[in-house]
Amino acid sequence: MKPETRKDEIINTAAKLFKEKGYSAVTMRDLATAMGMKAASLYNHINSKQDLLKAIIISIAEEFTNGMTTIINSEMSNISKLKRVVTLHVDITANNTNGMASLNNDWMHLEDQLEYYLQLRDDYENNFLQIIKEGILASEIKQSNPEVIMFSMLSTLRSLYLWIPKKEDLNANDLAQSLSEVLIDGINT
Amino acid sequence: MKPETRKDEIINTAAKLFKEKGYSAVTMRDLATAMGMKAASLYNHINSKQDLLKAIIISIAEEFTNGMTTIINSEMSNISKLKRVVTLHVDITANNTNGMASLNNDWMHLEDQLEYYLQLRDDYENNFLQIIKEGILASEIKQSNPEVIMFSMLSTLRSLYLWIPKKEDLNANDLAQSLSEVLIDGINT
DNA sequence: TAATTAAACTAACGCTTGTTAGTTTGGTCA
DNA sequence: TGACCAAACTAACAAGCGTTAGTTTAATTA
Repeated sequence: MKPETRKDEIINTAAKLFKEKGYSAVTMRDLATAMGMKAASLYNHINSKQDLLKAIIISIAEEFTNGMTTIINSEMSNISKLKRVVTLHVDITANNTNGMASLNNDWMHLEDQLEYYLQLRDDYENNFLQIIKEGILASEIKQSNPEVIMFSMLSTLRSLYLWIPKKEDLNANDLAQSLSEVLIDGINT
Repeated sequence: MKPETRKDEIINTAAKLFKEKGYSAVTMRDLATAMGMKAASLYNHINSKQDLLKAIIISIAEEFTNGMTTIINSEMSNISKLKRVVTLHVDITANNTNGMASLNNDWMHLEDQLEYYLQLRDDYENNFLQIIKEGILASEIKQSNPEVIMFSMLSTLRSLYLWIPKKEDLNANDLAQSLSEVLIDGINT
């Protein structure tokens, strides 16, 4: 654990405020107040408001991409891969709930990085769908509309950021386990 | 079908813009441009930007409340009630996807009506949870964490506004049917 | 002690925001 | 024709926005 720099503190505080009110509704003066300083002082550490959003969203998006790549390239059943996807979401979300809120709700306010973000998201969803389709072909998964299955799973996983902070008693492993039961074993053959 | 008033047109256009960029990022000048007029002219028809948000969100929230009340008071199995809840979401969302986006993402920008909205949402979730708990007691539903089940279902249903516009080929009945299979029959005994 | 540096500050900028006031336009009806 | 009215307009406002420039403070290092 390397110590948190002042810049990191600002990014994390920004993520918390973005979660509460959304990127556009948070002003640099709001952020400064939350940090106990004046707005102008923020610029000793950061370049712009837009850079904060980029720092929050892109790093998480790349975590998902890397995790998915590992899963896709692994040798296991498609059901096991889906369980790994559930764990991936639970783990990333549990350790950055505020950032996940920005990723879900404020990605459209990315400017320079918008195209890159959309590319990552698109690839991710295609990989996800591929696992489901192969699972159906291999008779591991019920013969049902693959896009409906992905939509349902992904909706739930993307909403985790809202739920995990309210249920601190559940640890990440237990939660991933419960979710897998509801989401995956439910669609199992 | 009563004819759409100019005010209704403005509200619907606002909902569309709010869906794309969020309430805070949409300016009255954006809205005016989309309507083909000047910002000041909007105020011949509406009172304030805030009133637009209220008009969009509260009416939908009350639709959900009314629908849930009917379901709760009906005489049917708990599984059937859950299927009715799925249909309720599909129907309301299918016929106002833009408004659903605001309800999901911009409710926190309600001012005077925030408390009322939160009350409706809280009651709705309590009723939802109650159906699941009674379904478990009656052995209609797997013995699993009721809150995880609700969270999973509700996450999916709340994300419908994103998905329905992309799948116009599916009609509401087919979609509700597919979703019920994935969401409910999956957790059936 | 003197020099350096990270991190705060004050003051201000040009621009955008939601909104108000008063005016003009063009169609409807007595 | 003349009165009326819905619905647009122009012009402007005070407040708030992100950001820059230059300065002060207090602790660390040479």
